[in-house]
Amino acid sequence: MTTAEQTTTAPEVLGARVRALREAMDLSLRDLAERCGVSAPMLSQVERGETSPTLQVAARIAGGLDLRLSQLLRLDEDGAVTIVRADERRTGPSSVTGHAYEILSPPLPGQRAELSRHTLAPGAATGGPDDPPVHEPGSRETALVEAGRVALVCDGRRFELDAGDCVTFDADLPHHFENPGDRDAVLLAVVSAGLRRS
Amino acid sequence: MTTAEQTTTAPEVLGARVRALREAMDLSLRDLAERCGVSAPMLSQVERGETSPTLQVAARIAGGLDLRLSQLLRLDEDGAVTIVRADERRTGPSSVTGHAYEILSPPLPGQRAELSRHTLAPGAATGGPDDPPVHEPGSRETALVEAGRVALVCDGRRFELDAGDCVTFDADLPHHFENPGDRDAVLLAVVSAGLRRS
DNA sequence: GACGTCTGTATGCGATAACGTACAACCGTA
DNA sequence: TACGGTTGTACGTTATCGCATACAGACGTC
Repeated sequence: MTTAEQTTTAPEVLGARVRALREAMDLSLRDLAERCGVSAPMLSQVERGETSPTLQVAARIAGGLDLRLSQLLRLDEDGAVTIVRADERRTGPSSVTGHAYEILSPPLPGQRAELSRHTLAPGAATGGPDDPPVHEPGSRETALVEAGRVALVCDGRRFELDAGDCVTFDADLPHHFENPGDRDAVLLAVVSAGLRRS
Repeated sequence: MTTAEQTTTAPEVLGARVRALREAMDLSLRDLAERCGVSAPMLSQVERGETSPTLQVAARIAGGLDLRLSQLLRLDEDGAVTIVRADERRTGPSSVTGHAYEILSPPLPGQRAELSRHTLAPGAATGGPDDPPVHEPGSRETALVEAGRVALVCDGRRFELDAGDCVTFDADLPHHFENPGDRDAVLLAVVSAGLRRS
């Protein structure tokens, strides 16, 4: 009831982040104001944490920085995510389902990037019982199609990928890969966990 | 440059998402108001898209739904998935030195893992002017030898790697790769950023 | 030194976000 | 038909967001 002290986004941190990004792009307040349609004084106040912008203007500010608002916010939410890797991914094939994979990176605790190679038979898909379709909050996945064709289904949307294509997505959304082709597909996946607090 | 077409975040969609999440958790407006510290009428207005909440209250609403604000917003953004096609890669042309590489992952700030493929001619080494031998503090690097033989020199120590070997090390130590063999070596590298400090 | 131009910030006012209260509609019970 | 108990929403007030304008300081030019 006491409004669980929800580790909410610290809005005052966002200001520093905006300022850093703006200066990294070598933009003045007025330049950014021009780009995003928010007045320069408003930007100044936001950057100094003197006001909490509405989602509207926050989204416009993010847009002026060539970012999605969620991407902008995530930059400062990283530290709050803790890693719990109780059941680490097993190695070895699950040939019954047509999906085999091997974990390439060392199974060290605290590892931030896990590298694995998956082989999908025609018509097969990832996401078996041992391969959960959702990873821990804050994690990202980068996948490179090494051979064949692959379809990524992420949060209900479908993306077709050819050999050589690389895709990055939020791994804490429900997702899986399918092989719509008629030959084996090989997929290299990097799952980067949410950063833990130092 | 591929990446997303920058559509402005539609804040009015967020309301429907909030309502759906709230109802999925079987919470009334007052229940959620209690959880997140936002008044029920305010929640109603947000859900109906009649107002654009400030980041403060938006973050509190997300918290009441057991989400981070970036996660809540991401549900209605297309930015969750970014594809780099095979012909859209950023390449690092250092063919003169016998070291060529291409960055496979999208060039998004806030990206935690950067995936790159390096090709080393016999006798060549990484560490050119565009490829600094030291990454930011706290970063880790995972490298997979795809073809040929490679030697990793990290902090003065030397490690021999054959095709198929995978190594993980602290990328904030001075390091580079060499190709001691007589044929091209191919190296897949994942640099995972360290905790950011601003 | 005076000038034009750039930087970021303080000021005043209109618009609106956010609150507390009060209301209408729906449901199970008596 | 009443009656508490819900539900979500309309009202009126206060706090504040967000704008246009105006300002102080830094830099380079004449």
